[in-house]
Amino acid sequence: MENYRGKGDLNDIVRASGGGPLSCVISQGSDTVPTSSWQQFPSDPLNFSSSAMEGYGLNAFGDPFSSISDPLLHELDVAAGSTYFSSPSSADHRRIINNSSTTVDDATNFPDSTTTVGQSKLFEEDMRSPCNIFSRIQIFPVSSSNLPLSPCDSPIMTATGVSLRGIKAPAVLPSDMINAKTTSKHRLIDNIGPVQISSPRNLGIKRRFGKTQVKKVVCIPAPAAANSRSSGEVVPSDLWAWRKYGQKPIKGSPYPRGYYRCSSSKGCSARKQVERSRNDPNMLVITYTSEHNHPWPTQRNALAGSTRSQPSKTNNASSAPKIINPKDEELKESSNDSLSPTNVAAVVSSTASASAKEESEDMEKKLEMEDGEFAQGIPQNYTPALMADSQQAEDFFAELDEIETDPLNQLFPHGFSQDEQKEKKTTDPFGLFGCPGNNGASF
DNA sequence: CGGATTTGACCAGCGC
DNA sequence: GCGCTGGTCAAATCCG
Repeated sequence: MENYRGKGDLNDIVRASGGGPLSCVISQGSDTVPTSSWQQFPSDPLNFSSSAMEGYGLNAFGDPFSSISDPLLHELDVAAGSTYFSSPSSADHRRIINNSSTTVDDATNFPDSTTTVGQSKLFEEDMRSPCNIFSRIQIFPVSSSNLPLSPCDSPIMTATGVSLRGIKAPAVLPSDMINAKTTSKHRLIDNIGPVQISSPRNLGIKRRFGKTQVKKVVCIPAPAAANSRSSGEVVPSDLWAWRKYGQKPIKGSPYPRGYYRCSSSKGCSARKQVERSRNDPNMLVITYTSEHNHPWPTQRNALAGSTRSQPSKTNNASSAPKIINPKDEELKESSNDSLSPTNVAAVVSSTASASAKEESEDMEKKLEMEDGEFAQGIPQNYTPALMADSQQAEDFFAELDEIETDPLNQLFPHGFSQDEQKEKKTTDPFGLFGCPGNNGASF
């Protein structure tokens, strides 16, 4: 128990406050899903607030932000200004990306001393796509064999990622960097810094479930201990109610792994594992397996089994959307157990289904499309879930009806009613999630 | 009192 | 076959 410091809570959602950096890696995939993309983004590890998780959509894994525009881009654009996102030349950015994607043997691509520069450039490139929340996330296939190597342990994260306390520009790396099959990925990792080689033992999940599991790994900064029951462990919260059903010490890691099961609905097979990154104890690695078989709860308080780790104080200061100034981060540490809307670091959408090989293929196609779109700086199929314009929202959901497999269908299985839309608006008083110009399809 | 957490035991897959 | 390890179960305990 004493070394159990890896309790956390967060679906595929990874958010960062507008004021701070947050390293986030979201992995998705299976042994049969070699394609995906990953990105990184800044966030505020100190301002994770559960309240922020409320009222937003979820993807198949429970990601309420999977299709929501990134408030941070907007927010950071204003708050951070040129401090972190200025500078770069697109050429440099592309060079970095290209180098990274084509060959990562050259560790100099991500030398620690130049990492920040690269990040800034990368992020700046990413900023061209307004409200591109996905610009801050990393998505890559996670096979049973590589899962153990938590994204947080990855030097990529460390090198291009974000420091926990300081703001670093996020890095946006091309999908093929990850797509480059495991070999490429590992090469990348191997050449960037100390790497923990995953143990073959970690095929556990695969064997446990009898077949390839589509999993998603989310790496988030561990909020300061504030809302755990007795250990003072951090439990980032999200829309779903999770019930801890086990904890195991993990070999090779000083931190135990917590096992959580969705308690939002009986029979829901959604599970997640939460553990601390071995390399960076400040980071939580959350692995999601299986998916929710029920609509995401619109009101966490309505959940029958909200985790105890969700203090009611969530609705206090953190519930009110508020732009967090990076300088205020430290002051927020005492209440970082909840996620305020503006603290959202990133959103990751992914249709993960344990039985969906077809989905995997479909997703692969999507990702390929997105790669191209991101390359243009404008994700055409990226659609903010929360639209300021109701008409846009209607159109948007009209489209959703046509996309059965779209994660958003699970995010908003009932669509947005007027009230719901209204509610969304109220949760986004600053219009951070409104994304004019981005009316494309969902992610 | 209901629900969540803790924690030791049990089970199953994999490597040797 | 055995041991190791990860994942899950379930009783005890805690908390609001």
